[in-house]
Amino acid sequence: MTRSRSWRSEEVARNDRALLSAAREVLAADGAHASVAAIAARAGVGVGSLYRRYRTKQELFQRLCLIALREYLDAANEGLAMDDPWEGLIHYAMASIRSGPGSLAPVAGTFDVTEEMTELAERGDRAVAELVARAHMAGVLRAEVTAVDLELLIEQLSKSPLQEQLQRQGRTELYDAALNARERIITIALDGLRAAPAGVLPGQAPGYELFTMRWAPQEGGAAE
Amino acid sequence: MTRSRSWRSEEVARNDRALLSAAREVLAADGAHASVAAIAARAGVGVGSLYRRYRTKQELFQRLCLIALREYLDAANEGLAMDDPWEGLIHYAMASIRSGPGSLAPVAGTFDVTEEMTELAERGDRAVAELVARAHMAGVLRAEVTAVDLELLIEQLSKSPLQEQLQRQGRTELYDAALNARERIITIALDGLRAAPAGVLPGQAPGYELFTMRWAPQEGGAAE
DNA sequence: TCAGTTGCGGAGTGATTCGCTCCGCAACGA
DNA sequence: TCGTTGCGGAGCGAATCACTCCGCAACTGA
Repeated sequence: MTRSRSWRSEEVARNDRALLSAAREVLAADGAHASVAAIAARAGVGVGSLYRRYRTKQELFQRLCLIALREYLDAANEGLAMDDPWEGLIHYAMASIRSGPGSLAPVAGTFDVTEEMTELAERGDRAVAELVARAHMAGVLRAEVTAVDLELLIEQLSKSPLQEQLQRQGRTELYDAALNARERIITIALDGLRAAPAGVLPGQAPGYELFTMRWAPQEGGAAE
Repeated sequence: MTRSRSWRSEEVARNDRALLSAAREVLAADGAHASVAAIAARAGVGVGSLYRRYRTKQELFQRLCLIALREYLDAANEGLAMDDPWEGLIHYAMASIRSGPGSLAPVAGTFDVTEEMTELAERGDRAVAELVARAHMAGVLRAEVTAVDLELLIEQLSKSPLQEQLQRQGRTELYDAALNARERIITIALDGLRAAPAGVLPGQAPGYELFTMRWAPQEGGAAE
């Protein structure tokens, strides 16, 4: 394909970046059934190049997960660094929705979780808990909302069914409109977190196991 | 399997209902890659029984889509029948999230759309537009929110990534907790629709083509 | 009691798609 | 010009797909 200019390490690094971002896109679009061929094609490289850098599909996903966890932690810390509790919370939520582990959910349980990953996740969870506590203290966050509510809401907003389908059908001309529409929806949904005279939330606060459960290695097999 | 009691038409009808609800569940869980074997297994019948009732996989999905569209229209009309504009809107949204065409999005474009389906969709869209207009008139709905915003938000909330994964991993013991957590998230997100002193929505209102686009038959094939 | 009928479950089938390997080749340095 | 390096993608065995077909159980009429 594009073979020109200088070479060696430069193109290697570029291919690696292209592979990672392509993997994230394809994973978001095709879910658990994302194929290595699709990832390589979207990155504009051959499958051979993919397998030279990652020995297996799982290894690529593992690396992807690590990166997402780092971004997740960074987003939370950036939010904590902001003065306004509400702005900080929303900053974290927005960043997490865009790059978060939400799109990785389909492959959760298909590879081993390294110690580094669990540690990053725990540090992130602590930061988010602090973010939530601070917002509660300031009275800007709806009183009943817990950190798990927030995380699950973020996960719910992470996927973009509209954009996925647009991409699958190749309707690139509507992509900008879809992006805009998504921003609006996210804004609406996150505004529901504000402290307001609205009604109460149904049921009781969910436990953390709903969030940690999925990363346990899967042995049982099919459902039913 | 369960073969007892009286018989004939009774069991036939029961199997049909089981098939339809199983198809919806599997479609929601596995997306576009839902297999007939999985649907039949979840319904507790053999694949033979499935193919005796529906000549092809597409025919089953078509029927499923028709039913969802009917429920969609019914939900909108029920909402219009309620006196309180806000209550009516939320009633529609809740019902549509639960049974709506959102979970059918993955298979959109894979089968022909009958006239009956387009007519039902149009009548539903008109009813929703009226629902939105009424809520705006009463001043209970955030001013900038359009019918498309509402529909897209509903679609976003239709999927339940958490429950999907729970089901895939066979963790039935957490199912109730996940259901409860989902109710909370939906309540939060829908509360963002309320007229409130919150900020403005980003960008401009999305056009209807974002919603109708997907049902066009797909000829191009893969993306990129 | 016993053919005849009906709808059932699921093994079997060819086609397709998967993750992954391997090889010929193009772009460099010397 | 030759050796080296990393590339793209054809090809492979395994797995999975939508769909067919058949032996059998549950029921009916005589």
